[in-house]
Amino acid sequence: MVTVAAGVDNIEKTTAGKREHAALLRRADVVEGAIALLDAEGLDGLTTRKLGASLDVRGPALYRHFPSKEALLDAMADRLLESVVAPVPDGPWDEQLMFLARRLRAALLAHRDGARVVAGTYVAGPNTRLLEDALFRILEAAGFPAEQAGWVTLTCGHYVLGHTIEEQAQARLSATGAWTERKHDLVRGRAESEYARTALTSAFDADPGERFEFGVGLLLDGLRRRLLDSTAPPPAADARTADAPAPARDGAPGACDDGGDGT
Amino acid sequence: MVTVAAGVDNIEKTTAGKREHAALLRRADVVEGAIALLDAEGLDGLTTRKLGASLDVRGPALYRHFPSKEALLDAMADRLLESVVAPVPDGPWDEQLMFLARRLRAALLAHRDGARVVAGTYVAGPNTRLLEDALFRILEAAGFPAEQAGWVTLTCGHYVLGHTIEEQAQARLSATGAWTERKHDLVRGRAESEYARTALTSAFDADPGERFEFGVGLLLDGLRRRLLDSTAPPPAADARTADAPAPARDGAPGACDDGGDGT
DNA sequence: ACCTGAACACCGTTCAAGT
DNA sequence: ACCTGAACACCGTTCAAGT
Repeated sequence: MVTVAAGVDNIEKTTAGKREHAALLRRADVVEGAIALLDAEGLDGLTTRKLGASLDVRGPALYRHFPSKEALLDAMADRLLESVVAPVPDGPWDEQLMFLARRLRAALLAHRDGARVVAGTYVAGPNTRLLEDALFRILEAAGFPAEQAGWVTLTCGHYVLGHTIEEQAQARLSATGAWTERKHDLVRGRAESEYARTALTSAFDADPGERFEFGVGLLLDGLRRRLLDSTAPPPAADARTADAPAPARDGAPGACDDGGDGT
Repeated sequence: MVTVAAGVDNIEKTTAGKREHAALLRRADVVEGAIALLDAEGLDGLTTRKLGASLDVRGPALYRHFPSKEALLDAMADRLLESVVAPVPDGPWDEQLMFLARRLRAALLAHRDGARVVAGTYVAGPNTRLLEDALFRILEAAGFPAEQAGWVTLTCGHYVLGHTIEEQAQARLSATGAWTERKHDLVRGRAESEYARTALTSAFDADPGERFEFGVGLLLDGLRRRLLDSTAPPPAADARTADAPAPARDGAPGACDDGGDGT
């Protein structure tokens, strides 16, 4: 048999659901393929060998575009935020913040394990930057001092991330069928407290989206209060009640002289 | 200062990091050794082979006590919460919540990658349960309806988790020396906006502990408002202003009939 | 009853060699 | 210039066999 004929045969047979062979693999294709593989296999199933195969290439070829798998994950993280940076409709600042929070959650939920992919990486990609810019514009227009804006965006971002990580963890357990059992474990043996049982079932049976609205709503309440306090006329004498346990140092937070770097 | 529940340290062992050979490896020893190895190597360096070696045993021996590495990680997650369940001092409910939030953060930060270990697992261990009980007691005494208590604890928990995950991610980058470079990337090219530059540097140079207080403070503001609204006398006629974009359905959240699942 | 040795089916990454 | 083949140093997990 002739070797040329055999080679052609092999190429034709192996192109089922894969890329047209050898179109000079580009960086963006790798990221796109990685996200597709993420949806198919999950973060734990995302390997360089499988990703290579899905792009009709061998694993080591990926190292032409990324120095390590971690660098690829960073690029994926920024790519996942792409849909968040579309223009935000006009409106009150708190509605705009809620709007962006919803969009961020939706973007993280749009792909399997999306929250975990974004979580570790201190992303510095273009979409991350655009999202920050949008948030800062909203906060500046609202009247927040610049010294507080970064604190606000980090707080909101951390909440959204924590919520979606747990939401997708529950989704992962549900897919395995282990969720109903785990939920049963969490509520079992709570006979001593009607309050605890009601609290747990009410939380676990609720729509995650509604719980998310509740959580962001709490943060927005706090932000509205901060804004009112700072724009209010100077309080007369002793208006400073000992009502709150001093969550922050009264005014806008400033840079501290020491970068604490605990173990 | 946080009263750390010490005294759980094994008295007999702790030679040069390894156990005295062959003392019939117990389940608790495995968890303890795993956490020690976590501190030494990080979550990615925590392997069954290394853990076995640190316990003077071969890797497969661990499967006598845990059906999988994931089950071991679940046990570790609950173990990490051990120091959180000590009694909470008397005081106003919001100070007690802040106290528990601080203790949870401290517990997660106490071991390398602690937040990531706890994040994925929907823990159902004894310490998790005790922590929930403590939170429910505080919320019940404060006057929160049982239907809302689970929502509140989840919201606070998600924020603490998101914050500490990012805090430890930054610590990981700092250890590699990549943090200063990454921080530079994040602030670079922001010449067009003084506001953005101030916001970013003010956030990244700040003490993470102070940013944490700020974030929990926002949540507590929202909770105080919810509590005042629900215990206030019925509003006269049209007191319901269109001030907020309806973050939650007015009263206590209940199970909803539809699970919205936008793309 | 408790643990080991050896094996299975994988990983991320490197690098000389091919085309 | 771009990719492969083969290899290195690992993984989690299984299971017959040892003691």
